[in-house]
Amino acid sequence: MKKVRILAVDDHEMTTLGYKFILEDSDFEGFKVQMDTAKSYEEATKRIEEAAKGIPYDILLLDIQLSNPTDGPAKTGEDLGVFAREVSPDSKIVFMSSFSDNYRINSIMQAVDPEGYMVKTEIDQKSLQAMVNTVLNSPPYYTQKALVAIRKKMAQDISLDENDKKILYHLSIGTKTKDMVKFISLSLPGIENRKRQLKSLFGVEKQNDQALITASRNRGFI
Amino acid sequence: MKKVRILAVDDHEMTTLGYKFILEDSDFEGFKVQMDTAKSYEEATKRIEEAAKGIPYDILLLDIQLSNPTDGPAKTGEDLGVFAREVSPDSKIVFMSSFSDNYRINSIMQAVDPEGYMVKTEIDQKSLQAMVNTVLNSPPYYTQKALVAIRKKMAQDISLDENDKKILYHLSIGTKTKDMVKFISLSLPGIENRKRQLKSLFGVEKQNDQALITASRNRGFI
DNA sequence: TAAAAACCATATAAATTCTATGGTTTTTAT
DNA sequence: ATAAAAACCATAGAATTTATATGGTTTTTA
Repeated sequence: MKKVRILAVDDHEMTTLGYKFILEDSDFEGFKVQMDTAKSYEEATKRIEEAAKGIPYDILLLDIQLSNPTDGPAKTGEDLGVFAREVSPDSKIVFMSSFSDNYRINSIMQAVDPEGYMVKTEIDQKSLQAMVNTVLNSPPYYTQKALVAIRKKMAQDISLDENDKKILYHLSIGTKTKDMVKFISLSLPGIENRKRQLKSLFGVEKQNDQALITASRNRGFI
Repeated sequence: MKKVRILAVDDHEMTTLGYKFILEDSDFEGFKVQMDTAKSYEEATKRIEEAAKGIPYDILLLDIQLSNPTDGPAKTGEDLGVFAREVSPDSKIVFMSSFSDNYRINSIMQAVDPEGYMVKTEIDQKSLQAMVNTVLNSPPYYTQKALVAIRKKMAQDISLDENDKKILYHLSIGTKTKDMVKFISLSLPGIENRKRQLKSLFGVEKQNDQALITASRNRGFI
């Protein structure tokens, strides 16, 4: 019988083992699943590269949060996804994430455009099996919470440029406005002015930054 | 038993009758479906308005193509959706469309933000029932072909302004460049210049309009 | 093979957005 | 409570972008 090879990457071994037991024991039409696992960015890149030289993985299941043994720049599952698209373009990529926030999903949809996105609280035996079938036959597969974020994004036409997005992001992580000049190539009044414009755009004129953050979150930007 | 009231709008009576027979005969958990039908924009608005005065419809199933008996400006299902959001904000709206093209789906997602979108070739008994349950309990519900268009849109960051979109739209329906000045508030060289920019943006420099149309379609703009 | 449309280039005008600067108000920490 | 920090606001001028007007060349179409 045909074999579908899957690599599951998660720094919690229990999680990948769960996927492995469920999917290797499942009855699919016309194939069996054989699953490898990896616990770190480094291990995962190695396996993906190795496989790509011969028969690439059919599916990659990637967690977003990954522990980083080396002390270089922290690598996330998103980076792993970008890497995998490069070296193993025929593999389907599915994110298995604890995050259902808009910022994360938007970012991953743009950087990786995965064949699937599952929010972990929504994963069970049935949805895992459905995901494998859908991803192989007619992607994409998104769980309900991912769809909600995606819908929010689609419903709204406002397009922000890179600087706007950076400002909102830094606001959301608590960066002080006067410190943003270090990260954004604009003058301080330039940043202030854009914040004013954003507030006006979101209908929270004359309010403080918290109102802007809330509005941005509601609209799916952060 | 609780009743879920649905209005199905389609100018082909057979279609709405199909929905009616399937859903009124289905066993749902905790409710029964009762379906009304309408064949035109006018009939639909009347029914929606009427119902909204008392108990609004729980779900509206809207076709996009509607025949127009009166000879005023042609009204589409999209217009009907916008109208329904206005007068019956608690009703869930689901589009049942023959169109799976990106332009249509994008446009409807922005103008109406429906709780569901089904491409007609993908509708069957099972998906109809799933749609009703999902839309009532945890929207949204999109069929696979709709998801493909949505994914395409999400994956790409290029943001075009209104004029760009109008130019692409008019190109796609065959409007001559020199005639576009009638529809777009730009000078002819302005339009030409934007077309050049779009071609460059999509990587089809020095090619003709057909290449630009193809590229736009691939990227989900038209 | 004319005529029409598309395409291109450039000078100038208009609009937008930035910076620099200096001030006022609000928030924060002691 | 109050001093310091940060946020907020306004304006003049510089820089950038994008539009128009105009006139020409190439390609498409009837």
